[in-house]
Amino acid sequence: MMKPAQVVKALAALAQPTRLAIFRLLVSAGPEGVAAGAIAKKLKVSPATLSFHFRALSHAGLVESRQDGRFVYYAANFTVMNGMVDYLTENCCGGNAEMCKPPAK
Amino acid sequence: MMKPAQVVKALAALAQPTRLAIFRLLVSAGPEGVAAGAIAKKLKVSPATLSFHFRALSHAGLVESRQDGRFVYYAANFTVMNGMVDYLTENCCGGNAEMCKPPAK
DNA sequence: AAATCGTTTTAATAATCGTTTAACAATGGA
DNA sequence: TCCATTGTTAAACGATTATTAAAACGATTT
Repeated sequence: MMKPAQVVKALAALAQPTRLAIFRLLVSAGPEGVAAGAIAKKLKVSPATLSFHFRALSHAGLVESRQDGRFVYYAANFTVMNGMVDYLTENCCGGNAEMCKPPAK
Repeated sequence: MMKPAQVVKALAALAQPTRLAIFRLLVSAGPEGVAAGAIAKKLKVSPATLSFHFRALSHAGLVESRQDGRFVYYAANFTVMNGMVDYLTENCCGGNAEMCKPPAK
């Protein structure tokens, strides 16, 4: 279970258009991650700005990086992402989650 | 589907300890909602401060209120909550969500 | 009318946040 | 070794923003 402060940090990190876009990109990319340059290109963000935002996301525990040759791959931390979501929806409707979840698709 | 700006707004609203606590309380309470006073008491927040935070949450679409006599009941907006979560996890791992979701409990 | 419940407005305080430019570091290939 | 590539770091600039409390107000119930 995540601590409140950690969740607040993660939420704050995501409450910014560029960082939210970065994170979504990483979420859809999966555990393999994406090279920083590819993200910069796709989102049209300067490398410096991107680094700045990566730092914020890393600090919040939402992403992890790994160096591979000249490239730095960033990947979403799914454990933290799920932890955050769980924290928000914990004990939803007093346990009767059916009430608040949309009908299973 | 929610718009990015709306999601950013919701995330920002939740990125504050008191508001996060309020929202969790409402989520666990379900659609019936909780009276403002009861929340103030439980979270030990002054009425004025609570109103301030409610306003932020309302503005972000995360909560709704209804007046019942002297009481104002606040309830979480589950549609927006789920929309936000879906936005974050959309196309998770390129569609193979098994990779990033914890084993079903 | 009095008591209760909550909102709004105002004011004071404190804290950043995001971007760009330029310099720097590390890697890998010619 | 030298150079191109890939990112990070640091500094500086500009623009706001968030949080809380106090006081006055509105509305409702008894």
